[in-house]
Amino acid sequence: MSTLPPQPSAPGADRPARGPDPDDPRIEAWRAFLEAHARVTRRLDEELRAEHELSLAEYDALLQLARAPGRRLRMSVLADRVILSRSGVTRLIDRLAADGLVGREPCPSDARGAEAILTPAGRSRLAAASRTHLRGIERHFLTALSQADVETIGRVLGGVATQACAGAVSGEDRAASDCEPGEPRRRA
Amino acid sequence: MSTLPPQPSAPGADRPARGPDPDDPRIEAWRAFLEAHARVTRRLDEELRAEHELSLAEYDALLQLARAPGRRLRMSVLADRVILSRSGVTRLIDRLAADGLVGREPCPSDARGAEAILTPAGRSRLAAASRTHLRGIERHFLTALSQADVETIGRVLGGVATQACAGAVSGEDRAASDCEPGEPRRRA
DNA sequence: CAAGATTGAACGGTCAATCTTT
DNA sequence: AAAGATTGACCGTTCAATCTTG
Repeated sequence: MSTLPPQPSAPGADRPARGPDPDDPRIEAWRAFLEAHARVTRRLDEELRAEHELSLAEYDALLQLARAPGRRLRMSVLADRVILSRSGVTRLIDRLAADGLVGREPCPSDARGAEAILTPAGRSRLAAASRTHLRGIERHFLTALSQADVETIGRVLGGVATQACAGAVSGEDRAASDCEPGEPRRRA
Repeated sequence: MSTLPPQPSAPGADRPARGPDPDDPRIEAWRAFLEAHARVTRRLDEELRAEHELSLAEYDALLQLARAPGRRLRMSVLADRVILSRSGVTRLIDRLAADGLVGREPCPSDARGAEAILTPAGRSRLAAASRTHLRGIERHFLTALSQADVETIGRVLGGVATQACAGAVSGEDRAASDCEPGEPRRRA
């Protein structure tokens, strides 16, 4: 393959610019968001693995279980909360169960279903890991933000999540409150 | 025993970083950030794949190449920009090259290095995909945000990214400017 | 048949080892 | 020896197919 015709490289000079402009500051906000996420989660994941042999996803699953009434959750509900596919969550629970951090039980009210239950070992592992994790969020995410910034982000990105959720290909999550009366969902 | 260690989580907690409370609104901001990212990127990736057979990472790589002077970039520089490991980028470029969207050339000034070069086919694929992508960012991310929110996010998350970068385990990456005098990095 | 969960295959990424060039 | 890129082995996730139960 030969290279392109010379096409002098004045940056930004030959942009097609149909539709939204790629250099729009609004788009840059999106890119800043993306990059911040990539860098911060990478750090948090590293720290969790190094200090507690837990991935961020595993930590998150333990946390969701800890918060659920009875410390148990149906697989599909858990999948929705940690934002993973069903099979993803099956395998995640496989790993955690192999470490004794969760147990599996058939759902009493619907024999098709299964529940994941946090074990005492899981609780204490979570408690230990949460110190690392919260410290990491503080250090890598929150310190760069003023109180007002944090407030804005919390308020505004909650809306973004639901916005992106509505109209998604895979339908609504009308799960929950089948096995458990359960807490209302956080945001969605 | 309802939740983890019983914390008297008094609302209106604006106390500075200390023993972090899991129910702290500051932590909730982090969780909103995480969830928004997961949902939005999933949508964008789906749309790009469905309409242009391109993953988000592939799109990003094409975009970085298109913006670079000469539409070419050293592998390691590209890895830094798309936030992937070196081997990750090698494989990404393998895929794009198999589709004829990029080419590979040895770096003229340093025979150890390789450069990825955007082909004409890559350019037009990118141009087509960018319509989908920018539309998606608009729909799934920006619409939920006021102009002021967008500004806040852009300003503030740029800081977060560099914050998380500084002090990372793997040292500084001041690569670049060996083969190409190059454009200044966007967004440190 | 529809829905919940699991399994097998494949994908996309990382880490550690390797090869080449400086 | 150090640095850039690639390769091999492996890991975590998704998709499609399957099994089971409502």
